[in-house]
Amino acid sequence: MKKYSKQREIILESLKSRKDHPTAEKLFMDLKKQMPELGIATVYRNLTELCEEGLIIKVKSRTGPDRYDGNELPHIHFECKKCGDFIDIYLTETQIKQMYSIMKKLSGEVEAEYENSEIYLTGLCKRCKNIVKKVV
Amino acid sequence: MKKYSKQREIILESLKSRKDHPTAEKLFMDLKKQMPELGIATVYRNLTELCEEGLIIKVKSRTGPDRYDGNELPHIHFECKKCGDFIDIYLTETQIKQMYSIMKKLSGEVEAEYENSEIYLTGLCKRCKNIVKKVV
DNA sequence: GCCGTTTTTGATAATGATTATCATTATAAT
DNA sequence: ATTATAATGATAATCATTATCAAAAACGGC
Repeated sequence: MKKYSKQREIILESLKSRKDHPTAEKLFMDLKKQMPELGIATVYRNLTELCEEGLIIKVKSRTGPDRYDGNELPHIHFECKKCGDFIDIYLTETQIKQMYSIMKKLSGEVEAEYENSEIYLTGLCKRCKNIVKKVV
Repeated sequence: MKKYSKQREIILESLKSRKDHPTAEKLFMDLKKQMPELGIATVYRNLTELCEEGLIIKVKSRTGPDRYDGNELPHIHFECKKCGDFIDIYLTETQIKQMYSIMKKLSGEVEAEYENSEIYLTGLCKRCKNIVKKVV
């Protein structure tokens, strides 16, 4: 039977309250301040479990280690090719409907059971775009 | 100055001709048959370069090492949660237009310079779905 | 509260994928 | 052919993540 642990609670709470997309390492460093005895293995272990339970999602990065996201609102991710930052982009109702209908149709065609979709955008974020301008 | 190499040519050709999404390791194993002196570092090195040049794309997997794709037609990827297989899904003209317009709009809102989008679907592929049925 | 059972933890070893190093080989320009 | 530069392949190094396992924490019954 599943048992309570303070560590799991803190990990989930922290992830749900922050608006960035930390790596396991970053989350570990931050949480260690309020719980010095915390171990990195515990962080990885719980993040994996929380993903399996669908309470958080893992976001694969193109430029570094995996990131984790506790934001339950429907959104897609923009990853900056330069600084590696992730930005949440929220969809309107219309956009969600359009996407959903396309996905649904596609999954039917492929004869597979579609469960989840993730959309990634890549490019340069506002900050990095401006830096490029200055340098050039 | 960039110099020709037989290795790079073979890697690119091979990737363009096959319809799967091999890992660097798989590609290396296969190519070693026709070029026994090939080294794994050369494969990784060239795959990275070819990605930077935009001739192939890297596909991040949820269940294993990165995969590479030389298919230049616009398509999205379906990853099976069970067997880890990737399936290409082709979009119709209408679907591409819809997607593109949404992406464009979103990138404007986020004040970032949108360059690329990738859409991942996850779920169970036909084969794995049937296995589940049999077992249950 | 205490006891026995099961789960979780944290330290650390092990693994797996990818990247860095560097002497050797291949390519291209003169 | 000579020389300069880039690419290769073997392997060491790195980095993220997972596995191992003894100790600690949580639960259930008494």
